[in-house]
Amino acid sequence: MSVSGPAGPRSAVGQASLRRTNLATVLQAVCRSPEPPSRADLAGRLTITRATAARLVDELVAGGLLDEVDPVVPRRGRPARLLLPGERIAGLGLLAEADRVVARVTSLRGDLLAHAERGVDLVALGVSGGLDAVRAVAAEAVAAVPAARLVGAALAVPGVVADGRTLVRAPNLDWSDVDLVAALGPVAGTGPLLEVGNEADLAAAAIVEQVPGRVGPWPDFLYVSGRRGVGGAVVSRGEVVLGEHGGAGEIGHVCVDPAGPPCPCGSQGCLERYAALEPLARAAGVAPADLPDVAARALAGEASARRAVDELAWALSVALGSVVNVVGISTVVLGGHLATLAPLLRQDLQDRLAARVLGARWAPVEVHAADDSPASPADGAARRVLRHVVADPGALF
Amino acid sequence: MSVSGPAGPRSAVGQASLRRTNLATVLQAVCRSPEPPSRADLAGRLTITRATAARLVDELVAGGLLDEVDPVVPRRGRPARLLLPGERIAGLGLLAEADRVVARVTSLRGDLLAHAERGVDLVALGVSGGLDAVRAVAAEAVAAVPAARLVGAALAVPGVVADGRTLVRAPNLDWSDVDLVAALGPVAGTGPLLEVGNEADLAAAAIVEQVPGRVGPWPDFLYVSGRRGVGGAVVSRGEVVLGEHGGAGEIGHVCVDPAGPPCPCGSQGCLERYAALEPLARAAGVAPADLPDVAARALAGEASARRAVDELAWALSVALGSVVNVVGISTVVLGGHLATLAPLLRQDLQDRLAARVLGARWAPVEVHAADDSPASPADGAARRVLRHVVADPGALF
DNA sequence: AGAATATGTTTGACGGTAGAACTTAAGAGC
DNA sequence: GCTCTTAAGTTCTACCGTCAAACATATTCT
Repeated sequence: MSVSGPAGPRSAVGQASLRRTNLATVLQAVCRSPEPPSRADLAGRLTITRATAARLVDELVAGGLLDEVDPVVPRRGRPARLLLPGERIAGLGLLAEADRVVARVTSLRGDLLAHAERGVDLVALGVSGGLDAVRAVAAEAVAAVPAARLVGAALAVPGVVADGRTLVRAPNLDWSDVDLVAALGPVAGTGPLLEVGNEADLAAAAIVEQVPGRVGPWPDFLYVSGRRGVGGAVVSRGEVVLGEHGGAGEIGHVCVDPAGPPCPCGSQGCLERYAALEPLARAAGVAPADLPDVAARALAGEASARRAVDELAWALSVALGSVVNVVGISTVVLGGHLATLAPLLRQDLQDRLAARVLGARWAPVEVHAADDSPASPADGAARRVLRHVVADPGALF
Repeated sequence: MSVSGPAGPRSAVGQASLRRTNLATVLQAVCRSPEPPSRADLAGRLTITRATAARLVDELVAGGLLDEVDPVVPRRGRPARLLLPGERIAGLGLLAEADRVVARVTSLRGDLLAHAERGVDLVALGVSGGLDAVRAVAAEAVAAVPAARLVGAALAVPGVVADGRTLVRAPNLDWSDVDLVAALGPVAGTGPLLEVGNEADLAAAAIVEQVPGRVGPWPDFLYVSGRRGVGGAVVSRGEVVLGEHGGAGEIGHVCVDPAGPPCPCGSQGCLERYAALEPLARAAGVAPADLPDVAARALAGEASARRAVDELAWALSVALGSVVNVVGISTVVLGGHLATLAPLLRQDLQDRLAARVLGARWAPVEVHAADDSPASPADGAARRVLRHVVADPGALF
């Protein structure tokens, strides 16, 4: 048995809780499985009897959390009834950014069921009007999938979120100290928000689990995403690290040079001053919108572009080297415009990190590019909703 | 129910596991309780029936994991039989440093039962001779408490430990790539080591739980300990963060200034180059052994001492500011010689961090001094052993 | 001494999983 | 086309742990 920490359960468990736990275990096993398993498969993997596996599966099927399908490839013996995560169970993920609102409905099976998007100026609209826009886009997405059973909604915002509900400060939105769960209220028939999260944290959550309940190739990584600013997240053991109050992951404000350029955050020489879109484009001598050009120009050998990429790699290596030394995670995933530049950066950054990271000799730092999209935070938010289902399907009965 | 992550149990649980879980829950509740609880107290707190609580308690008492004591203050009603963690259940904590070996036996109740120490030159002795010394000191401590039931041993070393057993590199010991669990073998009748850990990580573990199973005032903190080098640990939700391979917590090698003095680690401007004993003493113009003088001199207004403390506060603020922004933990605990200087540093460091930390406005960073001793890592190692007991007491039956 | 009060114990009921025998539905071989 | 083999799923009983409620016990308060 693994040693779990001192944060043990505050209350003991009876048989009811045992069944609930096992329902979750079975659902998780189905979600995790790359191929749809049968009841007998589950019994074998979870070391329970076929009788018990069948009992639990039947209950999940009755609740719509699992779907039964017939096998396609014939085999000897009685054919199995294969199990898939319920395709009608779905979560609503919302994203509010400065210039647009996105709503996405994702099924427990990992399929995108609906997408709605609207360009709006949330700065001009303010909190009240902005949340009206969020409600409207959410309703649009939900209306597109009347058959889905929505189990909840979560919202991604570009700012620091405390305790999973209060937006403390979103510089680009110019919103501050809003309890978004209370302010938004029930959303499109899914009840109040289950969670409010930072944009980058939720984008990272979408990378962790491409499919609900199935952790992808990187259970531990540092996510660094560049856009207007530089956001990030620390993912450890398949979990986004939120910190004491939810303010973790601000990799953009790791100090690269204490004598560096001043940052609006009040500090000096933050990574964001080197890696955000605007300083980067300026260093390369292009307009921010033309950033993809930098890659081409650098490859073509243009000096200013090459210098800009070099300095970016340097700044990233100083900041990430420090972070890797502290959190002991040796996979870095670049997102946003940093993903665009990743082909140019990767090798250089890895080499620099090898020199800066204490444990690089036996655990070399690997740099990867995320295939994230502008809608990733919304997907991550939807994934967060479905996480509740996978963690405790019994709550839906 | 709280949402646990996707790292769910690989196998479902039956009633046997249910009982085992509940045994752990009861023992944890007793350990956590500041006052010894009765069976009825436990039933109330854990929301189980008195019948079940009694059943579980009886089993733990029979196994020696709980002791019964009579209440001292009389109360109305039938007097309760109060429960304490078993005083004869004990863990052996070992510490191997460059110039000495320490062994400490700690009871489940948190009492120090035995201490043995020997000054030896582990660099000169090498791995084989050094481990002989460790075995000898361990035997000495164990012999002092014949009544104790030792449930295992753990070892703290001043270096990077991978996967809880292999010492990858200990600069001050000049040991490398040793599987210490295999190399040390069974220790003083307690069987092979349950765990090998980094010195600073284990010192932090001792701070987390002053008493086994009871998390102290800081469930989340950054530990920074200065001595020959600068070690550290990240503690999150009562757990020391080990990282992917066990190499986390190297706060000493966070970059303070990319143009700073070169560090033996191969990087430049690491925190260790500012905050370790030797550079600090040199900056203050004293011999390393006279460091406590620096505090007195700085208080007396001596310029070089004041400058040294100022620069230390600056370097710590740059490094810790970055770390706090990433891990979202707003308590810093200083150990080693940094604890000695804490009275001078505290306010200045807090003020500087307030300016550097993004979330400082709603979650101010607090700096504290640890009351750690040179033997703390050994205590932490012993605590680690007892953790296994608290996590799964059923394993001892 | 008796009432009040709270702890701890006993008893039977309930619920969930384990184990083993049984049923079902296919392919394989003749 | 029949039987044999294989494997999935189902049924039934046994076992075990917790729950609920009544009971016994040991003290203080009146």
